[in-house]
Amino acid sequence: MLKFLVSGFFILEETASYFTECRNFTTVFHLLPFRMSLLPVKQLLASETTGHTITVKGWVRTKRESKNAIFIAINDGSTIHNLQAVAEPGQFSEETIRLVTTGACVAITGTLVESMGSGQKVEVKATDIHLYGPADPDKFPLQPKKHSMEFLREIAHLRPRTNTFAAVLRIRHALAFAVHQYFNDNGFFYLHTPIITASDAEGAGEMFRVTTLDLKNVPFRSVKFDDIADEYYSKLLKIIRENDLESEVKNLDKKIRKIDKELSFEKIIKADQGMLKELSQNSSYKALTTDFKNIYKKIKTSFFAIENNKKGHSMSFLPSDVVEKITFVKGRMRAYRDFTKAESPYLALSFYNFTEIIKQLRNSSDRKIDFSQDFFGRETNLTVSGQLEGELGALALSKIYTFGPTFRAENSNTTRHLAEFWMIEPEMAFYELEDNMNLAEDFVKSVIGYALEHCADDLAFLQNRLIDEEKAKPQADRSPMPLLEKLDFVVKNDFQRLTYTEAIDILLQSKPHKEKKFQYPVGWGIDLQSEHERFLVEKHFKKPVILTNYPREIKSFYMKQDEESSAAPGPTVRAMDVLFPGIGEIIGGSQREDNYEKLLARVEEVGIDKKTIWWFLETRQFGSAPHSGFGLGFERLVLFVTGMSNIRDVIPFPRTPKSAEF
RNA sequence: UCCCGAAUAGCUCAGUCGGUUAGAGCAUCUGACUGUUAAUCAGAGGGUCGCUGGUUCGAGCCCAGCUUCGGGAGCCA
Repeated sequence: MLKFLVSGFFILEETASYFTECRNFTTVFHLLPFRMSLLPVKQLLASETTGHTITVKGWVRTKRESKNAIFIAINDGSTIHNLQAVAEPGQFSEETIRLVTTGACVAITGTLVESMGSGQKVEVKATDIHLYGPADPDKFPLQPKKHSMEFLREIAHLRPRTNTFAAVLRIRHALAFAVHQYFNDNGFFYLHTPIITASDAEGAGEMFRVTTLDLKNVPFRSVKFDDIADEYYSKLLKIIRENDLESEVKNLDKKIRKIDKELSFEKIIKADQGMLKELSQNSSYKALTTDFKNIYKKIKTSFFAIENNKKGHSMSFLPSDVVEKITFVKGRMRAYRDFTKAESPYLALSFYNFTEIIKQLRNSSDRKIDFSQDFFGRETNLTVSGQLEGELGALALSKIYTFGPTFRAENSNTTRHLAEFWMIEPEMAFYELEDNMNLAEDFVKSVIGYALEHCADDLAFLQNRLIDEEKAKPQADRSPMPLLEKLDFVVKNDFQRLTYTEAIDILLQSKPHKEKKFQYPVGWGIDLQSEHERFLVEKHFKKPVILTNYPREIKSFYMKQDEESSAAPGPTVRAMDVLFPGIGEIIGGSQREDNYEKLLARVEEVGIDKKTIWWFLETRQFGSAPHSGFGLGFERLVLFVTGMSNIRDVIPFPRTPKSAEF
């Protein structure tokens, strides 16, 4: 480790001897390859010799004045501990001492001496105080006391100066470093996948649009009406067919054509209120309207029937092409209604004269933005995942990982979600699901172990903070283990591995299920709700759990399809989710589908336009290989290691809906 | 986005049944004391009770809407 760090540097003679002197320090980040007289607090506190002159620079945490001495606690963020500077009353001007207040930035020069008081080994006997920047005590919001996390979030520009946040940020750094070290040591290459991407094929979530178009003057594309009409019309026809409404619609169509001869479409569209009234009294139109309403109702009912049948609150269990159709038609219905301000008879016409409707909509709500004039000449977004590109890397370099920012424009308001977060995504050729699990487990244990080894002081501080905080809570809500013990437990014990099917069996036989304590139903084919995951992890196994082989229908298109077997009641894929106590899903991954035909079939099944991911599909046509990978939410890892309870407090400047102040 | 809850001094929070001048601890300032550890003790200053409207003789308290925040759910990492 030491060797590794230093090997890349040219070491001067004096630095080298200095290096030897500092060998016994627990971390080496303060060892600089150049001469620097300024030493960080961390290093000063660890000094084994005293009596020499030093300068300490940092921010004042507290100042305590007494008759014979003035004590100034200084922190520079290099460690959780403060260095105490001591001055004699009268030694410095009253003005200087007055301005040394909590939050002020100072440079204090003096002799490093053994402390006369208890509580610290060494302290600085000040001979000079230089004030870099005062902090008006009437206005400086941080006080030497506990602040609520909510308050500190409002002053995110100052909160790194608190013990808690500085500790979290140092641990965050250590974990980030450990991530790179782990992969580097294990032969992985760090691949930079794009942050701006045109691909939304994965459908991982809502995306942030990237554009240089002038929002006040967005260019619109001259629409090829026939193309769009054909597209919409064919989709609509599909729905009608699938719901056995063909004959009824044909009938309606005939009627509309007949009436259309009497009244032109243009006339209807341009109709004013009086005209509308007249029309609605027209007997043929009344009949038409009734017919239309019936069909409309049937279509609507069949959509809602499908929707209401679902067990969760999303349509995710449905094949995505069906979801798309439902959304599409519902959207159309709404648009026409808004457009015409009435459900009939214009709505009826929408079934018949689709092209005309499109024409009208072009000038209202349905214009297409001309992205060919945008910076990249196409629609682009911020990445929601580097996985697809990561696979391309793995199918050349064998083992790669990405570690970078990821963006989701989801309206998520929870303690586990951010709009901007950092994700680690390794991708390995020739790894099957089992290897993938082994890597995930070893990786997580390794980086947690690194933090335990290198952040002992910070972790101990956070542990005490947690214990303090939990004193106010009832016994049942307290953590079963202190922080350090919990981390140690995770590092030393195997994760529990089981299949989705086995998990469902356990849940079906569980006490809460039998006593109907679960809010959501349990059953094969239904996605697990967080209450179910929490039961498995926190109550049943009491350790991290890896769930595998989920039903195909609730997972992504790119996952490797399992051979049919009697082990599960339906088709499954080689997915794996790692669940952690307190934070839920920390890792989601899978073996990837490497069979071209199977992947293509799945792409078409879920309704992805294969033209948009032709490059992804080609990797399965040329030298396809079994491969696997996973995604790990870095902030969730930091959350777990620090024991913090809100993800907004483990990233310096959190990005969440309605919040991007700093 | 949905459900629940909250908003009172710089910070954390009390505020009874709707009733006279809205309180405490910490922080700040002043003084005392002290090799102090988030020091201690005494005193002082500090308030548009989130915003808008309503009910009432009278609203911090009741009602409606809005805003922001917190917890839970969904989406996921």
